[in-house]
Amino acid sequence: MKRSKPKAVCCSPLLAGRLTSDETAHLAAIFRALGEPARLQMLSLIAAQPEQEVCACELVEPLGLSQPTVSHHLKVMYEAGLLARERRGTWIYYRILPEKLAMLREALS
Amino acid sequence: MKRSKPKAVCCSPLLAGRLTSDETAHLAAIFRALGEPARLQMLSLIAAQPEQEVCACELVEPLGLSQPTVSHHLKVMYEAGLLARERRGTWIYYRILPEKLAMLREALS
DNA sequence: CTTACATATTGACATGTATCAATATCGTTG
DNA sequence: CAACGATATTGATACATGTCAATATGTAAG
Repeated sequence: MKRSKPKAVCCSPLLAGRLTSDETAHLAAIFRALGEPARLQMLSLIAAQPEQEVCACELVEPLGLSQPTVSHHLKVMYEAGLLARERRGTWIYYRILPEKLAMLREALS
Repeated sequence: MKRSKPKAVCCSPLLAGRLTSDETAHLAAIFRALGEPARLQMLSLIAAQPEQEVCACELVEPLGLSQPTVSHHLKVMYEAGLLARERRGTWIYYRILPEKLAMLREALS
């Protein structure tokens, strides 16, 4: 039972020629995760923290969204590879993965 | 009758602190335009042309989509400011606006 | 084990959108 | 003006998704 592929797709620069179907699917999924104002708010809010991370509970009030909705958005970004999560006791902390943003900048060149 | 605003929103780096509501709405609209495999295919296809542009008709066959669907995707990217359009006779040529991509790279920093 | 709190999941609903066939619009050419 | 080809718009349909209330799960503390 082999894994389908080591998931090395992604990131040829968009302007450097035609992308494969895998590349466009992968890139589009990430851009779609960024295509929501609430999620961009979350990212900028995380980046604004001195520790560069927030626990999920700290996002509910400033965003004015319900806890399930916040949880949903965090999941979307986590699955897109934009966020890392770490459990510390009862709380779960999220932080931005700067490598992923760098990868996107690369793809947009 | 004043215009609502000169549309100077956008582009503070995402990681530099909290974004305004206008900024996230504007940025999200652009990312949403990129969040579709077919549209990324179009961009890479345009970039692959020696002239850095295509007429709309040239996209239908390689993408395997209907003409109305291609027209729809082009409109989405045009309205997001990613593409420029120029009519030459019967044909309409689209090209990528590299400034917009540069702006996005900036926003992702 | 039970209570309390943080987070995730489920279900329901409304809205958005990708797609195509059919049709309309627009330029060019006769 | 009429005919033709390229592009855009409309209408219909299927599917995706943002949102919340209700509920489940998970962890720490008594």
